[in-house]
Amino acid sequence: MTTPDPDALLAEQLLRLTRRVHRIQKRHLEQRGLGITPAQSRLLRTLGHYGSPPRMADLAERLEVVPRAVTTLVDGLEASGKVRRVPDPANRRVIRIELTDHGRTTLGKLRGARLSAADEILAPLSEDQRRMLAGLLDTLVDGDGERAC
Amino acid sequence: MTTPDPDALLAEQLLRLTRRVHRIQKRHLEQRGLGITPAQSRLLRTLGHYGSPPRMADLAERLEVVPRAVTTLVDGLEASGKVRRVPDPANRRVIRIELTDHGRTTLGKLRGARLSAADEILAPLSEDQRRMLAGLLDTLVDGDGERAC
DNA sequence: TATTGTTATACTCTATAACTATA
DNA sequence: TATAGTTATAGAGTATAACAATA
Repeated sequence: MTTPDPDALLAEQLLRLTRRVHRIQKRHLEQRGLGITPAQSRLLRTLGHYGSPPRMADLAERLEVVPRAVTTLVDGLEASGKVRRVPDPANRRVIRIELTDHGRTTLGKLRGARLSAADEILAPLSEDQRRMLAGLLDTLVDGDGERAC
Repeated sequence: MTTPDPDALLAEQLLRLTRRVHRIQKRHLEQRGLGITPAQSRLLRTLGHYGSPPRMADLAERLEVVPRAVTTLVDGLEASGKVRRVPDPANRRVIRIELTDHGRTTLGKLRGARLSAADEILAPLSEDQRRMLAGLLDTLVDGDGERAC
């Protein structure tokens, strides 16, 4: 009666891990006092991967959320001066999102938070195990719709 | 500049996978039309693990949420007749949560949703890889505060 | 007519704080 | 005074739908 199926159990563990990752990430972000939420942090990181400022629609697709969700995130990041909305001269419907200097600085500090969070999450695993896990996650995540950066 | 650190990258992939798991789980629950949210589903499953009806406080601890969060979940499940609040005769402050017959039936159907969701998530992995992943997740999840059922 | 982003709205999940009723 | 659960409230995250401006 208690999840005898290995795959269901595996999914169960994945969900438990999921909650743990969220909790730890949130705590580490709060501890750094960067004034940034996990979703905003994700958008900022995504922004760092682009060579030139992406459109709202690009971000929505990359983040796998509806465009409306990006609006809220960019609102928050713009209010705290970490990104800038820039109109696209070539197409006046389009808005491009740029990292500000402050945003770039924050991104750097974020990296520290991310590393310490990763460290806490992965603490029980050896180097070899981490490598193995990375390989499996690669297969899992890239097997679906998301593209690499 | 693009997450050169393997651990940070690993945590990143974990987060991406996390969102995917959530999305897939939500979709499968909706497709089954069980009228149940992911968090309610989790509470129901947790309930299935107990030999005798737990208190609200027990559930809160097991689910790693504050007691207030359990109230809302039980409200929803009770409104749709899947669980029952039963006063504890030994301590009138305590409320024990029981699965109803309908709740038990739902739990059974939930299993199907969980299996198909697990299948979709794990599709890119071979049997061996799934076993390996299960072992790594075991280490990760049990390495922390959460107890096994 | 299709695309881009927005305003308006709503729902899930979870948290803190203050309260009630026990013990 | 401490415990168990609740009401009240808030905020993060994300969704759908209707709309404005532009193409």
